[in-house]
Amino acid sequence: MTKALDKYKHIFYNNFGDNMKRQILHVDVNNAFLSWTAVDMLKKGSKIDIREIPAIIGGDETKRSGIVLAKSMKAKECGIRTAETIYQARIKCPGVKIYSSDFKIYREYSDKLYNLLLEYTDKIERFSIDECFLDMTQYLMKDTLINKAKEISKRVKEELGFTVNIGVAHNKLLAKMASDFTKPDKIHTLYEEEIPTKMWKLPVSELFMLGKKTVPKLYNMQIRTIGELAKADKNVISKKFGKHGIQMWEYANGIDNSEVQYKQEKPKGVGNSITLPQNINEIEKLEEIVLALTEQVTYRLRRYDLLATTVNVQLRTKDFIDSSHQGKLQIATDSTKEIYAKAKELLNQMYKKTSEIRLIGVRVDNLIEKEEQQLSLFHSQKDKKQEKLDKVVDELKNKYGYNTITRAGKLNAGDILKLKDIKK
DNA sequence: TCTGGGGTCCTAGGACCC
DNA sequence: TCTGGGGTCCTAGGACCC
Repeated sequence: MTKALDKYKHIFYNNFGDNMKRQILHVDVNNAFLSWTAVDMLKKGSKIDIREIPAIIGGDETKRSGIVLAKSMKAKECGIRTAETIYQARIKCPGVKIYSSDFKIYREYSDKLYNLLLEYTDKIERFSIDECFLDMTQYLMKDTLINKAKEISKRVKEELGFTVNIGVAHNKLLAKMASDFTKPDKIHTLYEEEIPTKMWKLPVSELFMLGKKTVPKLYNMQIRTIGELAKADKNVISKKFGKHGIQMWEYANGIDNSEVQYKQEKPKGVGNSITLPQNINEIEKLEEIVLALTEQVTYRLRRYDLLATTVNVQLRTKDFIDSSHQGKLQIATDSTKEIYAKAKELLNQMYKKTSEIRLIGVRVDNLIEKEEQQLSLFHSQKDKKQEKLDKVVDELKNKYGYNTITRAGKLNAGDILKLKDIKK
C-alpha cells in the first residue's frame, strides 16, 4: 500500500459505520524470554517454574554482556528493570536466579505462536520476536473481536503453555498501547471513546516512541501526561520536534493510519556486532574480528538473496564513545572478500592508534534484490570464482552448522564469535 | 563483574550541480 | 572582488524500538 493511498485511508474509513473500522489485535507475550525459558525447562523435566520465583534472563557477565533481558514478576517486585546490569539486579535482589538466553528456543516458540495466530487471519505483522499485529477487519465485526481475543488467549495458554496480553482497537497504535496496560494474561480494549479515560491519564513516557531523551523536554514544557500532549498546540510541538513532534502529537490523540504489514519484507540492512571480552587496541586483531563479522553478515545477506551497496563499520571505545564510518561500493555485492575489503578500509580510516575498543560492528545497507543486479563488465571471471567459493562455504554451513567452517588465520576472532548466537 | 545486539527512521551538514 | 539558492546525494550521529 502506497503512502499516498494511506493518506486518504481515514476518509474512506470514516465514511463507513462503526463496523467498517479496522479491527486490530496486538498480541504481546508476557515476559517472553523468561516465560519461554520456563516452558522449555518444564518440558525438559524441571521441577521449578522460574516464573514463580525471583528470576531473570541475562547475558554473560564474563563476556561483559551482563544485562537483564527479561524478569519474572517476583524479580520485578524487587525493583529489577530490563536492560540494567545483572550486578545491579543482584544488589536489589540477592537471591535472584539467573538464566542465560537461547534465541533458538525463542524463535521456536515465536513460530508456534505465529502458526496458531494464522488460524485467525493471514494478515499478521510480526512486529518483533514476541509481538504480532493482526488485521481482523475482513473477518469479523466489532462485537465478536473481543471473543476472538479471548479464544486466542485461552488457546495460547492451554496449547503453548505461556500467557499473552492482547490489545483490541481500531488501529495499531491504540492496540499496542492497550496490550501494555496491566499484565499478565489480560485483554484490554482501547476504542476512540476510551482514549480520555484509559490513555490520557498515563505519564507521557508511556506513549509509544517517546524515549528518555524526549520526555524531559516535554516535562520542561509542563507536559507530563499523554492527555496534556494531546491537548497541546500541534504547531508548537511540531516546531520544537519536527516530524517526530507531529507523530507524537498524533499518537497522543490516538491517530495512526499505518497498515498491518503482513507481507514478509526483506530487511533494509543486515549487521552483526560484538562486545569484545577484553578491550583491544591492536589494529591487526580488530581486522581479524571485522573479517569474522563480515563473514556472518555476508552469509546472512546471501540467504536473503540480497546484495549490499554500502558498508558500515561501528566502533565503541572503552569509554562508550560510539563512532561509525560508511562507504559506498562500486557495484552491489554479497561477496565476503569485497565487503571485507571495504570494511577493512573503513576500520583503518577511523581507528585511532591509542583507542581501546570495546565493541565492533559491521553492517551493510541499501540492499537490492540479487535478480536486479545489473550485468556489468566489472563482473569478471575472477568474481565468479569468488562467488562459487562463497556458495560452497554457505552450503557447508547450512548443512553442518554455522561454525563448521573457519577461515585459516583468524582463530582468535573465530573463537570470540563462536560464543555468539548466529541469527538464522 | 557496570553498561547487549538486532534493527528502522530522521536530521544536519558538506559536496556538487545548475 | 562579490559570495544566491534550489535540488540531490552522501555521511555521521542520534533517537527509538524490542
